[in-house]
Amino acid sequence: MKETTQTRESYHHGNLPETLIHEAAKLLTEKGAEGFSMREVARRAGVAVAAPAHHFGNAKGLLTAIATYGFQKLTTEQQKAMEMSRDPVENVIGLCRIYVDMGSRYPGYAAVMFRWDLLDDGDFAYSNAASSAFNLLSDAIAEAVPEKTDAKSIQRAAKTLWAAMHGFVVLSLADGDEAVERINFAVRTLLAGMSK
Amino acid sequence: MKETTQTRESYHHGNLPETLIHEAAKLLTEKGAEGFSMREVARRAGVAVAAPAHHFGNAKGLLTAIATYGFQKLTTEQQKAMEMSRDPVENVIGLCRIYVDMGSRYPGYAAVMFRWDLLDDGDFAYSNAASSAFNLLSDAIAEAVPEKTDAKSIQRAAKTLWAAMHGFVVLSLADGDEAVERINFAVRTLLAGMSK
DNA sequence: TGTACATCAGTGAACGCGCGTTCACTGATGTAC
DNA sequence: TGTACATCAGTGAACGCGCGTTCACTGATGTAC
Repeated sequence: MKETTQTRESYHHGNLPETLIHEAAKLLTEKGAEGFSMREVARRAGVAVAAPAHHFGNAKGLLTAIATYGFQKLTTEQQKAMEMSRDPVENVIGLCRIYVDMGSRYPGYAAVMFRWDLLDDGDFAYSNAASSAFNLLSDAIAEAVPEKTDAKSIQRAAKTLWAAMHGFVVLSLADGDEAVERINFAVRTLLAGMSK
Repeated sequence: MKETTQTRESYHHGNLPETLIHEAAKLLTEKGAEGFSMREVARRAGVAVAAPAHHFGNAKGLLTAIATYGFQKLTTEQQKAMEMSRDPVENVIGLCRIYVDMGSRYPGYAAVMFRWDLLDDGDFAYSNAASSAFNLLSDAIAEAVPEKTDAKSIQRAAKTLWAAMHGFVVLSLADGDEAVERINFAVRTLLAGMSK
């Protein structure tokens, strides 16, 4: 992403939408979703207060774009990790760790990715991006479990892990040395219970 | 809780703090944490705008009181359920279900119980109430697992379930017919994995 | 190569709003004597 | 039984603030001819 804090020399910005998303994510990182405002984003981007609305319609539109961007980032990283396929159980652990790491590495995106109250949750790009990430997880679980396992159990396992990882992030159990052990424990124990 | 919407006939309210908590919870139920405001709470309680601050200091104080109240409610219900002790695994499931049900039955309280950004998280009563509920869960897990199981695994299991239940609530996986199955699956599979 | 014009990005002033908190106050209560 | 007084609950007007959105606008770009 290009440098955006320098004073602009031309009237047109060049890449304002991307800059706005970037600055908004930084703002969300610093102040959380409650500290977010269109005006502050405009201020940080060095642009008139009305400029963000020009591109994103309103606050909801900008936040939805940010959340979508976050999910795309997540999916991309997860796919990259899956490519160098190892042990199927390790793959599930890997996906979960990437998910949890998002909360630490991109707290700005993570702060809104699931805040349906602040988003336009009917947005096509958004819901697409979100379900891609989830499907990646349930596919990986299917690979790590006895062949006879029924589809319903796989879905339930995926939802359990998805919820647990989300809980780790929200409940601040996602950082520190313990975090990795916690994730390993959750995944391994759950998969073991399914293979019993 | 007593009727509060009637017009007061005396200058003194009688039980304003409790009424404020009650009305605030209703407001949170309707509008969520973002829709909360001290002024609206005062309005609903039929009281001057400054009255809430008189009792709770500021918005953070009121929200913290609400969250504390919610945790006490949770702990009370959980203890009641534990008294008629049955199968240890069923006990763990029971605790989890009560936890998840809080989100449906008292969404107002649930909306702030973990919102540390909005609370005075150093508050003694609050952190006490919160850890009581958690300890209930880890104790129940210890009963449902082979005796040789080490304390660290029990803590990890408790945190995994705690996080998963929280995730169910936040990700709207807590309602509907499927909800009970999901909880049962999560608890049973995890405990099975630990007994392997 | 030059010019008219449509298009779009970004401006900046203004709107009306609801908010949290403060402050000097008044009404009611209950206790000491 | 009666009265003075301290205490506390709740008032209501006022403060200053930051917000989202609107709107007529101007600056820049690029394309058609």
